[in-house]
Amino acid sequence: MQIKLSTWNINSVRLRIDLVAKFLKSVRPDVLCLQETKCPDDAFPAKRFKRLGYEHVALNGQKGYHGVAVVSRLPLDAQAVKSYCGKIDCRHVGVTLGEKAKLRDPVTIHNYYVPAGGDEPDPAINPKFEHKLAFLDEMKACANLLPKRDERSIVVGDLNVAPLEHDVWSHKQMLRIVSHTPIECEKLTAAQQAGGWIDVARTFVPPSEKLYTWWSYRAQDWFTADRGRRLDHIWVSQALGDRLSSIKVTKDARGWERPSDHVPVTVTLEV
DNA sequence: ATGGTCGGCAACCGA
Repeated sequence: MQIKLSTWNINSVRLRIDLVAKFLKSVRPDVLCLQETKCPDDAFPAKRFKRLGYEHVALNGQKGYHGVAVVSRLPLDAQAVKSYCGKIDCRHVGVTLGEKAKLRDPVTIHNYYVPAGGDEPDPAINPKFEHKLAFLDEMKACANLLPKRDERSIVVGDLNVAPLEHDVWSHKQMLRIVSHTPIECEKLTAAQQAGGWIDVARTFVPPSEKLYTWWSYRAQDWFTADRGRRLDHIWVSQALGDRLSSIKVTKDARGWERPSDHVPVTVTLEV
């Protein structure tokens, strides 16, 4: 059985629900993981998703800031949320596809929204950057991100770090810019390596090639300047490493009317 | 080198 899984930082799910619908109608993922929903759970547009065929939802939202959600065409066997750094911020929700989705062996999906970290890349003077580093350290030690042998799991989300040289438009000019500083890249890579995670996009697009999922709102012409970053990631555990079919970055979505600054990333895999 | 734009929600905070 093949499943398609997408991740997208939507930057307000209520404002951009029509763009989400447009994406779902064209790509038809089985599961969509959203970040920055900026929406309390009781205000989540679940009815609209249901009409689009996504009847099953797992929510961890809050008013105004952050917030993550999973919407699925397949029924969910389980869902759970975890908080990080002792904060109430809604930055994780996990779901399991199993018997109800007619999977012989279950697959767990963790959807993350890592703190952006503010502007100043010094934890001593910028509490937001300190929070980001602590969050990455906590991810590395978290059982969610330490799959056991043969365990089938997937991590997706806006991880707010572009870890490789060609994950940014200019490695040299980005070294002191939050999202590409060495300490963040090391911490994200450490979390990835601790769990033996496979960076799906980089198995299809070689590390020597530029690949972005985010373009700033502040650029006068995002497309021509093309000063992007790869902030949105899909990792799979070793047990799923030989089951990957394709990856797709829906770059078009950055040019849609009133876009998010992030675009969807989709993996297709055999489960 | 600097400032540039969004969204939530009603003055700024977070990105």
